[in-house]
Amino acid sequence: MENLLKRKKISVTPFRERVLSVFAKYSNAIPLSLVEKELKVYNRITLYRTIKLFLEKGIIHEITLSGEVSNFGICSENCDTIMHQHRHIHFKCTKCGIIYCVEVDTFPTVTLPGYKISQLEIQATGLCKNCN
Amino acid sequence: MENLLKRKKISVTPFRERVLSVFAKYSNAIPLSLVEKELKVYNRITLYRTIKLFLEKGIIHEITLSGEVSNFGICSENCDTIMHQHRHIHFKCTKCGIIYCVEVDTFPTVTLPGYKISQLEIQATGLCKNCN
DNA sequence: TTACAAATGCAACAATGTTGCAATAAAATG
DNA sequence: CATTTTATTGCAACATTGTTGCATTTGTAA
Ligand SMILES: [Zn+2]
Ligand SMILES: [Zn+2]
Ligand SMILES: [Zn+2]
Ligand SMILES: [Zn+2]
Repeated sequence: MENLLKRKKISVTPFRERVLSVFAKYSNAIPLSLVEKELKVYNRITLYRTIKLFLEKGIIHEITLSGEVSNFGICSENCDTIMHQHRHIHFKCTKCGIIYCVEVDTFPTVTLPGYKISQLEIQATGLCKNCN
Repeated sequence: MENLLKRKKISVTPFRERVLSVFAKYSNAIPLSLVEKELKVYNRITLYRTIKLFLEKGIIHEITLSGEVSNFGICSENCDTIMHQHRHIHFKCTKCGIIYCVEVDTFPTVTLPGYKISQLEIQATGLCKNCN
């Protein structure tokens, strides 16, 4: 926790640790509203700035699904400021609503004639393990 | 244009036709800000309601890329209220910023053990035909 | 052409996100 | 570990984005 902040070379503050522990509590991606609910007492502006910083530093990543509010999930070890290295697919369960970051061994490859693809983002919807 | 609105069984109004013609002008997906810029004179609230309606009726679809505002593109023929049938990939060029809806013959398939995938959304970033 | 249903525009509001600045807390230094 | 330096926090004020009720206007169908 504190370790992670130090590793990313940013100041360790009580507030940041509290936000981090919320993300740690949920293994899945969660919306800002849930972070706020878990924090109970917090400053809205500081939270915005914290989320922004965490995104920049590669501590969390944003998941955007059409027609939904953004969700945020903890990044894997090797993400950094420049490039997020995720070999996972974002899966939203249509029944329970949970958004999973599902790690995959073989990430699909796509070729588009004329286009040079440098990064792929894949979102899936359907039924999760629990709801299937 | 007017035909499309009738086909979707919604009232044909000058405003809706103007919005439609903006989407028709650009073959790619565009953000709301560009629609507003093209319309020049418009009512903000009516535009929101129009976009919402077009989304519901399967006239346009929303493209959400992490850390960016939503973009909207015209749907292919067989989209409807219930399900959007897109066999295309959303490609954002990192140089010119254009977001393309690229139709593909063979859409990738993904299997996640335990999960039942009903729909896939694929976003790619890289260099487009013009910028490559 | 009339009657009905739907779309529009206004006002007012709600939610979300941003900025400058002073107070405060964390980190670095010796 | 006390002091200096640097970064974070919280407040106020503002900007942007999205929503709702309601009266007026417009489109549709008979
Ligand atoms: Zn589920
Ligand atoms: Zn993820
Ligand atoms: Zn390009
Ligand atoms: Zn598209």
